[in-house]
Amino acid sequence: MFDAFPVTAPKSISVPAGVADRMAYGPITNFDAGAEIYAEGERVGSLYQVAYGVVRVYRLLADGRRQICAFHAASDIFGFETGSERHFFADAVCITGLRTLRSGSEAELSRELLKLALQSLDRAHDHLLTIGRNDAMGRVAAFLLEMADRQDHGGRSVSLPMSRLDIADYLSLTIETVSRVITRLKESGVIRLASTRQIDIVRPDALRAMTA
Amino acid sequence: MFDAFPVTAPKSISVPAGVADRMAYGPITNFDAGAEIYAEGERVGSLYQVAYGVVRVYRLLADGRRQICAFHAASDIFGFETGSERHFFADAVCITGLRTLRSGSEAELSRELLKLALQSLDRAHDHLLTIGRNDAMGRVAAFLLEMADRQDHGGRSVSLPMSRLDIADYLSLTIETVSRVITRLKESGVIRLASTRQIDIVRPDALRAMTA
DNA sequence: CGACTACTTGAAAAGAGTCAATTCACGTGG
DNA sequence: CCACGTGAATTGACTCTTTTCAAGTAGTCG
Repeated sequence: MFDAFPVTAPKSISVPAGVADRMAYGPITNFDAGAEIYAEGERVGSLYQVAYGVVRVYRLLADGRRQICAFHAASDIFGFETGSERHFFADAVCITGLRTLRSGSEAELSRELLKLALQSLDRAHDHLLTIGRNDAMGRVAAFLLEMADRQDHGGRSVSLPMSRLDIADYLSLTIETVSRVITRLKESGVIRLASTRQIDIVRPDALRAMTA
Repeated sequence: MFDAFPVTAPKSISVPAGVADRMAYGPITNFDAGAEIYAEGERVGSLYQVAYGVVRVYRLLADGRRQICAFHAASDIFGFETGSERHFFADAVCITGLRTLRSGSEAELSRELLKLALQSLDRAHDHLLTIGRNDAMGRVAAFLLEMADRQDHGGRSVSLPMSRLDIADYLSLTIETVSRVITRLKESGVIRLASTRQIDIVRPDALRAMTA
């Protein structure tokens, strides 16, 4: 399976210091691959923390196209919203477990939530740069590096729980382009494919050189 | 000049309820067009509120390319950072006045800062969608609508304090493409150019139909 | 009036998208 | 255990949009 992004709850969940401690959170809720976590228009309830698995957060356009804003893996906290209604969809990429974070006493948590919100903001800006200033090759390279970075096998081996379509929708590309880029990276010896969803990064530096 | 984005301090500055009230802020500092407000790598000091004028916040790439993340106009608050160092550049698009917000007592402000940070996050996600899911025409259309929305002359007349290059760097396009799209919009009667920087939106609905 | 910069326009090239056809991987049932 | 069916991924040929490179025009400020 996908051992890089844990699919079973680890003994201890690494948590941004101080946050989850002060939150009363319940047991882990399990989601099958593709299961909806929340949908646009729903009333905002709480925040979530990924225990295991991967979540995609996205918007859907009128014509059915999809823009994935973020992938969240174990220990990530997501679900921030400005208003009282959800502006995004979230669902499980693979089998996934979530903890619901209900803030016991909202006020004293804002400081830490602020920190988390700013982290999300940071990631959003990085993503903007990835899409705005990279060609197809650069975007896929950035994506692989991001994934490798978030699952530290010494940074060499990357497992992709998400489909090529998910990747394409995250990078604002088409499946075909993602596939062709991966083939080119493979043929140039920069990466190696153990299987379609399991990639070895042979020359990380080469990937880095392709990104803006 | 640019009467839509006020270039002189208005009598009363509209502020997200409760925030600026509780912040001790000093007098207005003035910046010439192009003047640097802060640079990447600088130590994070405080937040800023635009009194008049327009600010661009951007990143610079190794090869000199630029990605503008946001434009900020009167009453906008900007300058959020995750760490203690600036990750962006900010400078004045035109002659601009800023108030520095120094938080008197950090803790009790987090709640309101959180709200502001989440607004920034929202905008970043919108921007991501604009760039990720629109062609050149759609991006420019979205840009004009955004600008019109933020300076309400009944939504018909838009003044652009920023250059075509600024617009291009904001939308991840080239100057030439921005120019060509504007020409096409003009020729199809969707907009009218009072001058290069002053645009009348003749058919807002047509613009809306072009965006994702 | 002249010089500088901003903006516009044109032609050619490059990159990604689209449409269509295989190939591959995997789970199911014979 | 193997054949088959299904959905995912890859590959190919072609089109279209945007970039690139190169002039040219318009505004503006001294």
